[in-house]
Amino acid sequence: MKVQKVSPTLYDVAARSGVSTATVSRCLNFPDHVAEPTRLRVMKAIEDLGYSPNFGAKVMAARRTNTIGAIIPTMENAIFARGLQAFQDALREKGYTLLVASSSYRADQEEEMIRALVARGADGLLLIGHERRSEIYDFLDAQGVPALVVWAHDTTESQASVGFNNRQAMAELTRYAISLGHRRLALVTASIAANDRAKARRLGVLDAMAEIELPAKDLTEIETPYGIEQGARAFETLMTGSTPPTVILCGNDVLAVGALRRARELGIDVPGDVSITGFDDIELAQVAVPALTTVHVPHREMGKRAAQMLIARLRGEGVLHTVELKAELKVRASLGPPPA
Amino acid sequence: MKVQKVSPTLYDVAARSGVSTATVSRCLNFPDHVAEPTRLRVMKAIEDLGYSPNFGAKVMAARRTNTIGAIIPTMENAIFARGLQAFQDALREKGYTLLVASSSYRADQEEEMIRALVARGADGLLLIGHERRSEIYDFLDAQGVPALVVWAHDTTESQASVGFNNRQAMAELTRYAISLGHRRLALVTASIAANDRAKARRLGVLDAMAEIELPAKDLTEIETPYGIEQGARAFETLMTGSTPPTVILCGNDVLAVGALRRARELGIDVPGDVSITGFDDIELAQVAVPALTTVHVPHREMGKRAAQMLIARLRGEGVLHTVELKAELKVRASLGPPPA
DNA sequence: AGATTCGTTGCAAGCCCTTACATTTCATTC
DNA sequence: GAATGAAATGTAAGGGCTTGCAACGAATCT
Repeated sequence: MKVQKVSPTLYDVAARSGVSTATVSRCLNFPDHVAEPTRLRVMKAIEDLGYSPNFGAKVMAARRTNTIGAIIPTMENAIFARGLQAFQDALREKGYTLLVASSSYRADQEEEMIRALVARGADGLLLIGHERRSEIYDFLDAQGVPALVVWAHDTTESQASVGFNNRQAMAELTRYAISLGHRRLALVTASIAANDRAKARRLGVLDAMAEIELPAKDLTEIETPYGIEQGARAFETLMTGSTPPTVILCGNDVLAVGALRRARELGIDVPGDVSITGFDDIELAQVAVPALTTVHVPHREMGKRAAQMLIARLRGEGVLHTVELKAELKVRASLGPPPA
Repeated sequence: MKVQKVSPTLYDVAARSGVSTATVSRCLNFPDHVAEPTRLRVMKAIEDLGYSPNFGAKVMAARRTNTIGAIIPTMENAIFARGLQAFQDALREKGYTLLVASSSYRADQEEEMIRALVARGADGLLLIGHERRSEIYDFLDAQGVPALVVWAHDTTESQASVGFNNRQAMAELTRYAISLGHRRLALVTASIAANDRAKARRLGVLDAMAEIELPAKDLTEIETPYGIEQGARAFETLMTGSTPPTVILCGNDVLAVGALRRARELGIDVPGDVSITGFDDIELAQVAVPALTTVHVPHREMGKRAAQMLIARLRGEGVLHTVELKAELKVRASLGPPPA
């Protein structure tokens, strides 16, 4: 007959080591508040019993989970992975655990995941971009869950963020393309709705065009869902139009890589016949042929800083504030002067 | 003066709607066990109060978290992302939440993360590959946490798994290369230690060679850490040796893409001068130039099946058993006959 | 010597749900 | 109209940990 296995509790440990449960708890959470010999005795008992604290009880008593949630638009590609990995590493160091969920670039799903993570006791949240219904922020506020926005920097937003200026970076890239002589520009962007990064990048293009008084209507725009294939289709549509552009600015590297691929398939030379640029500087960008001109996003730095700030806030050692990082132009082979 | 905000509890809801806490709890967990009018009244109270259940208390009382943990070697690239996304989608549907951690391909970190996830109350675990210390399995067993292995299929292992036969798939790929006339083979593999997939793939190569009585020592092998740059270096080393191979079999797509890149940089034609193959069939493989011949891993199917089985097990509606999926050869441009 | 401080440790009150079991309600049936 | 049983609801016992406060002895100060 098998004996029903019951995990040992704090009481068991306390009994075995001849101290109170309070002392055992302190051994685990504030080792330096306990005298050395006592601690050793308790640790021995913990070891002997194979004790491991009950998560639920701990959460309930401490009113915190040491868990931080992050909701990213997608796990399917590396755009968010690197930043998230850095975020997680920094969290782990401080004893926090990261819980990741993805929203598939859908606002409704994002809301659902935010609520789900809060319901699971996330002490804090990491969100991508500012744009979401204000009710969500109210909800987080009411629940007392601090949220930090990354991947965007916008001083007009009240939500604290660690990010870079998407608009400015895209303007810089566009300006550079213009300086090479390009005048017929096209933009292939991910869906603008509920994506303030995409929106900002688009405005950046227009900013740069305005500087040389190119009217906004001279910009051919295609809005498309996320994906390599979508980028390829957008490229084809643009190049088979009546007045194909000389440079195609893509809202992100994934779309750009799709465009590059279709260019090759169609025998269109890049950058000889048309230039293509991306945004993000994920691994794909360097591996692509030709190497992709893009904007380097400081993923790791962003993840690390976000973790530090969020933890400081949770520990009451600081507040969330907005930090701007620099996104840097990476000029590679895919961008050249327009064809003569 | 600001009033200290305290979240409403089940008692508040019960009081406001004139029922007991038990009824409120049932409204939330078993709606159909409660009479319609009562339920409506309770729901209204929940709404009015902005009540949301306390995670810790819930976990403690119910003795489960509805959370499943997954430990993957890395988040930095898409190899595991797609499968994980499918896994998560299937879990969400059934009301489970996924908690992801990464081990950086290190056994010690993996152990740490396994313990961390169990400590956080993961009801079940998803692990990549079979290889780990038996103490870990004992630990999981003692804690009563079921674990399912994916990305591998090995009937000699006792741990249940949903995966494919890495060895056989690699043998098939190698066999195909051999049938094209290749005799000078090279293998670029990720670190073999603590990676049974890499190990199995290597054996697959040897299997195919043995079939035509090519001695194992005729296989040039390079073991390297994970990464595009590492793949590139390995390629260079191989091709600058005294007898360069005619085909380079890479243990995964990332290494292969690195090799492709260096080939281009060195002006070596693929597959004219040398053929290159990968394994996994991630997005990179299709985008690479030339498109990469590889083995397609059924990521989505794997994630979905794993979720179903694990949930059935947790609900006591089934047990974990081993399922084999098919990994399929994807012949693309990077593999051709050896140079004349 | 008495007062004060400080480092340790113990006491015990929560924390907020779930659920086995008990009770009440109500529609049916005889 | 009583007996029956199912459905709806209530009662209350945990569940395992944290932490404010108190107690205590030892060390330090006056």
